[in-house]
Amino acid sequence: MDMTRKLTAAAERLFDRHGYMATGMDRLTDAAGMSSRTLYKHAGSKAALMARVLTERDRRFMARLEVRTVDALFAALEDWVRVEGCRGCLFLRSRAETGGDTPGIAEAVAAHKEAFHRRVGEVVATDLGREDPALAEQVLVLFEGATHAAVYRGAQTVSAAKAAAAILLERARS
Amino acid sequence: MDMTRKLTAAAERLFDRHGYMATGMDRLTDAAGMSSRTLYKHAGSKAALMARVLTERDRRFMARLEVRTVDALFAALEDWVRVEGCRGCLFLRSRAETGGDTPGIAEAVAAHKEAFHRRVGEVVATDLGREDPALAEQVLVLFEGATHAAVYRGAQTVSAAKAAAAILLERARS
DNA sequence: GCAAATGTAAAACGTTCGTTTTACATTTGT
DNA sequence: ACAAATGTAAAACGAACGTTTTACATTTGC
Repeated sequence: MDMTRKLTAAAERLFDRHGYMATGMDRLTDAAGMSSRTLYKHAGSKAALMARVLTERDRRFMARLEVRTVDALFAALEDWVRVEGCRGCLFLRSRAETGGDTPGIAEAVAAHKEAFHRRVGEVVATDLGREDPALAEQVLVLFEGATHAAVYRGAQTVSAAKAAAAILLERARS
Repeated sequence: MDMTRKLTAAAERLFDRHGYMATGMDRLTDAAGMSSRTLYKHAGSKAALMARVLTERDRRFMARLEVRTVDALFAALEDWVRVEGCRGCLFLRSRAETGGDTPGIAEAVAAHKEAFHRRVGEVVATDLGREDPALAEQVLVLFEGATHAAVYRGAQTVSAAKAAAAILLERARS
């Protein structure tokens, strides 16, 4: 059973595929297979549900980025888009849809992006043997770019980003 | 006066800042300074208004990308974010918000992204002196990445992308 | 100078929204 | 075994949605 997990999973799927605003509560109750009363007991509100979806997604996404090389970073993204598809970044999309002024959501997005930025910096430092914030920023841009370009160009953008990152890294090494 | 232009401009501003779904028609009539009857005479429907906003934005955006070097491409993006701010790509956001199944909108997005892809290929070819689809894809990824990373990292992502693109181009030349 | 066109203001349309409530069935811990 | 907890089904809530309509004022072209 575990209604909470079932609800969160169903909500993530619907929010990701159709958008936060466009997804009504009745569609959520249907997909989660529960009454609206149970949904509200577990979720509190639609915004709180979205915030919990984002927190859960952050956990799942960041777990995949526990790597030691920039190459593995993009390999992890290749896996991710193979499993989850190419619909852009749910965090940025949530923030944009809510104008950035829905407390729980804006904070979940900020926390995720900060953690993501820190992780990229760590991976670049580990791979290169020293800190290089400028290179890390470039790798972050490539990662974000691959994620969003993949929406209309397909998963090939991830390999393009991976190859570009390899060149930048090689140059930073010599 | 020119109600149509005033409406389109007001709509672009509101859709961009608060999202398509979250922007109600009364907020649009207020911002455009016209009655709902006049709005519907000029726009037809909310979705048609969004489609027209996107078509108009495509015109304005692509006009800025009439350049001959990759460096100028990113300089144009720097100008754009300075004028328009960093809220991600309105085209991708519109598509995501509507699940990709609102006819006029999905087509405007597809047309824009196809034109954008073609333009990047042309600029790379002009700058390099020959076609290089793989490099063009990387430049496109950097452009898209700078646009979206700027939402939380600020406009500095555009200079990071510009520097990265210069390295990739230099390498492709030798 | 008078129709046609174009505008406003505001009410009303039916629908759908997120959320709460009522009434009742089933499980569960002690 | 019995009370508390947890679930369902479904109606109801007021508010807001996108859109249309009614009634009237102003401009505009011939």
